[in-house]
Order: sequence, then structure tokens, then C-alpha cells
Amino acid sequence: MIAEAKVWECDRLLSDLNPEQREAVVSLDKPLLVLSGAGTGKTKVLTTKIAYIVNGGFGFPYQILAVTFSNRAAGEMKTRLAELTGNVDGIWLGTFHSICARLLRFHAKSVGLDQDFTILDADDQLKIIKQILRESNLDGKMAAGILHTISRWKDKCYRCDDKSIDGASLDGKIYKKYQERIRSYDSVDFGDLIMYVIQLFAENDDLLQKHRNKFRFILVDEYQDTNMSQYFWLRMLSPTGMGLCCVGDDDQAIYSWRGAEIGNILRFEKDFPQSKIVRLERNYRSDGHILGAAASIIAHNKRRLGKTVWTEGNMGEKVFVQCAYNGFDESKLAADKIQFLHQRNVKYAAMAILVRAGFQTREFEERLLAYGLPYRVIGGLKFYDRREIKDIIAYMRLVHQPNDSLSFERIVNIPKRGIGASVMSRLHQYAAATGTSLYQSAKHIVATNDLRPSAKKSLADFVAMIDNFREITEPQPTKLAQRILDETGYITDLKKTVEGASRLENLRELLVALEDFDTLKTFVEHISLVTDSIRTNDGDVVSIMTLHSAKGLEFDAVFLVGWEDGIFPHNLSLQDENLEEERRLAYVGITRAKKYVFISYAMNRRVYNQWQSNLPSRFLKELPLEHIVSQNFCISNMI
DNA sequence: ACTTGCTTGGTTTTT
DNA sequence: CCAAGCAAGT
Repeated sequence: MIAEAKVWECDRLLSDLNPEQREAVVSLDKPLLVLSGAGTGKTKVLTTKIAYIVNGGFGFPYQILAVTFSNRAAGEMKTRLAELTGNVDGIWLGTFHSICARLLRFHAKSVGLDQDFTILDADDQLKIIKQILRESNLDGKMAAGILHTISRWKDKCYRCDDKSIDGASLDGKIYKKYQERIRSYDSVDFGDLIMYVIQLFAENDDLLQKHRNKFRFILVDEYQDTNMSQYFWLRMLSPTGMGLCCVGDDDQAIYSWRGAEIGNILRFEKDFPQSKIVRLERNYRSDGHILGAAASIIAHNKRRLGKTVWTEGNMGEKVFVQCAYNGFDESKLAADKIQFLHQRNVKYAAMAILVRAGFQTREFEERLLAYGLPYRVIGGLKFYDRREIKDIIAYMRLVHQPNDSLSFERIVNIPKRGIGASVMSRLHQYAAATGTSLYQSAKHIVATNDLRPSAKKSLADFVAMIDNFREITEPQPTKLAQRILDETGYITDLKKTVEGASRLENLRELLVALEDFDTLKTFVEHISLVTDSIRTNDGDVVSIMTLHSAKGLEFDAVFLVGWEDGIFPHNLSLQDENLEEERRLAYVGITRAKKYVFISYAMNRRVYNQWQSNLPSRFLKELPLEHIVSQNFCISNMI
């Protein structure tokens, strides 16, 4: 009876899929690579596969590990899975980093970390490196570059004593110091999250075996974006690839500059000789001409596994290629089309302007503003990057984990309490000498007569205040945040400044977001791993964003702007291997569209207030004439 | 502590 | 060119 119900349930799940999708779902006995072209239903396959495993009785939810690259993808999978099965409990579903954080919390002691370790963000990392540089009398401006180098090393799973690293080089030396420093803070960065878990498994075989047995099914989304560390991590959990199912699209690998190794997906068959590859090539998103244009462009790449995306849908509109006289005119072309489409009942929210680099958004913003068209810039300044948000979060982190010295340092004098550089250097000295945190040091120093009376009192008051906040057992984050804002005088301080109003607005938004959390602990963990902006529902507005942040999204109409050599492909990416990645970016851009693609370029453009004439993007020549309509529409209202 | 003037760089961005 | 970040001065 039960078996029968299950069979029926599985049939229902599978009936909704095309043959290739079905094969990808049903195949459980081999290492599986699902090559999933744009718009071919990869999330559907992943979620159905999970449902199939559970409902078909092949495994229990807690035996399934599903890893995604971004929080957005994890969230979407959760939603879709809930729709499909109504229940997602027990499944280990999350980003590489959140899953590693979870594992590491359980076993922190085994790698010598405190269970309450803090997770650093890029800002924290940069601060620490600047600190180290300054101590060595070196220029702090090098910090960003060094951080980049260290991050890439960590993506490759190189520890600071790794033989591949020249320990005598500046970067190598800073890496060592940096690692020492963050360890002493009981903190880890994003790279560490993966590396520590690898270390944990390498040093504790029983633990590794336990997890190998536990996770019988490992599903990996966006496999083309994994870095070496993540690859090693996966191979530890599934050395033979049995139960492993990687889904990805080598043609959409656009994050190599961040350590992603497209080689991981290209090498899959070699890594797992018993493996099977399923290609999802049937596209359900874009009309024929759009798909044809995208396919022709990507066919120019050499390093790819190769697949041909097709559709049964109609050919639709051809890709519209336009030349503008200059950048101003280009924005006008887009705005006019947006207006036109909207009159034809295309929603603003179904349209997007995709740029190569952040600075390009301004021209389009100005134009849409002038036209009175609603828009939103996605990406750019992140909600959690705002000063006031980071301040209040630092308070909350310090309340949760008093030894979080970075948070301590951030807010000890915010609002101003008269605790300046001299007090801080005294604290640092003490902390270094005793091997304790700044908070602990403050507690000790306050009991001595080392500080001038006023500073001593300020510091004592500060410590007492934090302790006071801590005494609220398991505080609800909203309430705690409200108290912090009131009792520290943060709000009062804010009201004195001009931009205070908008900052207050942001804080209010944060308080609302905080209501989703029951405990401070869950919030702090969440905030460390999620740096995405709070998704505000702006309603029916046009999206402006970079090509990178458009990945995974879809729109009826897509405006691909600035297709000029030097802008796109970008100046710094004109060498061969980088050019392939730029081309993938073009592929990603075109395949975001369901019905309309407008590509434009400008003959003249002002860059850093200097007029330059760029050649049309070399990618334009790769668009076959049968799929495009070209119009040299050179207007100018500026000259 | 806050201002001022100088230098410098100005792809992509998630975790 | 313009914004940000920093060193030095009030």
C-alpha cells in the first residue's frame, strides 16, 4: 500500500519532466554530471531529484546534502522544494560556506577554535591586513591587493605554510601574520570555513567516515563556479563520486577572477571514470532567434564541453542591434524602448538593463530619472555595508561574543565616548601581552589606575553597558537592537547629522528584518554568512545591474548596453583566456531574455571626462545575420 | 576630534 | 574628472 503510493507519487513527479530531465533525476547509481544550459530547468531537476530520492524510498532527507553557491539559490531551492513536497526538514541544504560553518561549530575544538568563533567579512579582513602593514611600516594601500592574493590562495586550499607559497615574499609573510592574527581573535574568514573542515576530516578519520556514510546523496548546484577548496571538500565526502550529482554549465562560468575553476567541471569525466553525463539542452525560456544568437556567440569558445541549446517555441523577435552616436544617446535609445514596451503591456519589472561594470549604471539611471521611469539598481551599495548597519551589528556581535575584538574596536567609541587612540593602543598592548581579547583587557584595565580618570570612567561605563545587554538572556534581536540604539545614544547622535534621516530609515528596515530571528545566536550566524542586500519589494520597476548579478535571473526584455571593445569585452580582459570568460558573460546576458534582446553600443563615449571612440564589440561580429536586425540609429540631442 | 588638502585609482562580487 | 582615503595640521 505504502509502496504503491510511493510509486504513484514518483510517477507524478517524473511526468512533469522531459526525457533528459527524467534521466538526470532517476540516475542514482553513478557519479552524475548534469550539463544544464541556460533556461533548461536545472532547479527543477535538482528539486525533483531530492523529492524522488525521498519519496521513492532511496534515502532519507538527512542523507541528502545539497550545496549551492549563493544564498539566493539556496533560498530558491528551499521554496521550490517546499512547493513540490511540502516538507524540506532534515535536508542539509545551503551554501558551501553555511554548511561548513555548521559542521565547524560542532567540531571547532578539534581544530583549536572556540565554538563561538566569529566569521569575518571582507571589511574585517582588509582592516586586519592594514593593521599588520602599518605595524611593519608599510603602505596600507597594498592591503587590497594582498587580501586578493591571500583569498586566491585559500581558494586553492593553500595554508600559509604551504610549499606552493613563497614564505619570504611579502604576500607570504603577511599571510602568515594575518592567519596568526585572526586565529588569536578566534575568527575565521570565508576561505577558512572550507579549509578547516577539510583539515577536520583529514585529521579525524572516524569523523570523515561518519559523514561519508551520512551523506549518501550529494547534489551540487553551479558546479562550474566551485573553487579548488570546494572541490577537495567534495572529493573527501565522495571520493568515488558515488551519490554525487553535479549540476552546472561550463558556458556560464564567469567567476574565475574569484577563484572559481572551470577546470572542475571540464575534468569531471576524468575525475570520476564511472560517471555519466546528461545534457539538458531543451530551453524553456527564450525564443528561437535569441537562443540562436546566444549559441553562435558561445560557439566561439574553445574550452567547453559543448552543447546545443534549442527550443520548440517560435523564433520570436530577432535580436536588435543598435549603434548610438554617444553614451547619452545610447541611454535614450534604451529609455525610449522601455517606454514603448511598457505601452505594449510589458511590465517594468520584466525589463532589465545589463551593464558590464558598475560605473555604467549612472548614465541609465539619470536617463530613466529624467523620463520618470521607475527603476532600481541591483547590487552596488549593499545594505549590510552601510555604516550604521555595520555599527549596530557590531554591537550585537559583541553582546553575543564579547571576545569579538574587531566588533569591540569598531564601536567602542561610537557614539563618541572619549576613548581615542591612546586608550586603544594601551588596550592592544595589554591584550597582546596577556593573550586576551580587547573586552577582557578593558575589564582588567578599568580596575587599575593606568588610565586618566575620564577615560577610565568611559571605558568602565562601556563595559558595564555591554554586560548589561548580555544579561538579557536569549534576547530577541529586535528588542536588543532597539535597546542598543536607545541606550547608547546612537539615535540621538544620528539625528544631529544631515544624512541621519536616511540612516535612521535603514536602521528601521533592519529592525523589521530582525523580527525573523528568535535568538541573537541565530541572527549573528545568519549575518556572518549573508551579505546580500535585504530584498525589498519595490514593485513594478526596471532593473539595472551588472551582467554578473543577472546570472540566474530572467526577463522578458533585456538591454545589453556598452558593447564596445574596451568596455565589453573589458579592456583588461582582452587576452585569450580572459576573453573566453567575457564571451560567457555575453552568453549569460543574452540568455536572460525571454522575448526581446536589445544590444547597443556608442560611437563616442566620455570616460573620466575624456571623449574616446571605441570600436564596436568584437562579439557583435559573432552574431549571425539570420538572428539579428541591425540599425544604425545615430541621433544626438547633445551636440 | 575634526577639518583640509593631497594623492590615487577608477572590472566583475558572493560567501 | 571625481570620489575616497589618508596624512598632517588646527
